[in-house]
Amino acid sequence: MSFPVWSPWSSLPALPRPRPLTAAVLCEWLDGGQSFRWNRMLDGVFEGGWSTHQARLRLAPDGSGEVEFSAPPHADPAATALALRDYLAGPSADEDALPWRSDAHLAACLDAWPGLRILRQPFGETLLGFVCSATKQIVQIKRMLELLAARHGRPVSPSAPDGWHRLPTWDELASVPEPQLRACGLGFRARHVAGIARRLASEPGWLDTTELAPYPEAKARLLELPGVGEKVADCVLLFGAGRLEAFPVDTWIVKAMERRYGLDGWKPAQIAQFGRVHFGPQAGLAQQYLFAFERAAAGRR
DNA sequence: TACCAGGTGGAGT
DNA sequence: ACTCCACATGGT
Repeated sequence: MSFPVWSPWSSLPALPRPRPLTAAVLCEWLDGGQSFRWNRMLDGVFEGGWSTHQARLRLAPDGSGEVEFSAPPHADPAATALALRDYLAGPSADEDALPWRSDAHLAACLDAWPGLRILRQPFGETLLGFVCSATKQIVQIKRMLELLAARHGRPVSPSAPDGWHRLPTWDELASVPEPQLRACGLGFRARHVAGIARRLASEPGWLDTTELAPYPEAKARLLELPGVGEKVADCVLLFGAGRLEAFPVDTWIVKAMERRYGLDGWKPAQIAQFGRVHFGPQAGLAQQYLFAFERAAAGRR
């Protein structure tokens, strides 16, 4: 079954979220630094994808706060809807269990971004994205991944080679010479990507085993990879494996801890320890609220 | 021009 | 264990 054009807009059923969802929170879901493959089109429509999936998303124009999707040509809308539900629903989380009652700033973050959530992205793609993320602005990370997909990733629809390309798999990356990675704007990250690709090619199953391992073991394994430190490992486990206990500490979180919690001069490792203790088993969810709040306060890059 | 960007790894104290 | 700083690239 195939369709010549994008499918009609249709509501996404059974998606946990607040009512009504706001455009700002939808934007933060898709383009808030978790995934780097969604772009805002005209009229508040987001277009993007993950793995072999591509979709458009928007807020229902009737103001109901529903999320609507459209599937691309040659895709089955029902299958797209099912995949979108898992992707957007993410790991099961409970905002009310965060310590907002005793943390006024966290309460303000929850109020400012009602319904913010952690996506459930493919593990390997998340690893690629965050290895590329080191000392880059989000818009630049998106451009690197766009080039990698266009040049080295397979088109989702073989009959439309100029259409959407998925990101290259790690197996595919293993056969891309490092200079070609640099040509996608990766800079010094090209060496890391090439090194990881070699490692994964030499150990089939290593990535799947890592994804399924308990958090401490999974993190220790990721830290073996070149270009993967504490922050990237936690991003991969939070956004690519649903591990809500992961608490990535980037420059924004350092700023948030200085400005909102008085932790001036604290180093990332200390902040990570504080975060795990203070925010508890869903520290990663709290982290995403702090991240969104701080970036918005700085005036949206 | 200098500084910063969802950092990491290696060298030198 | 902690502190510096090179690492590529592009934007402000």
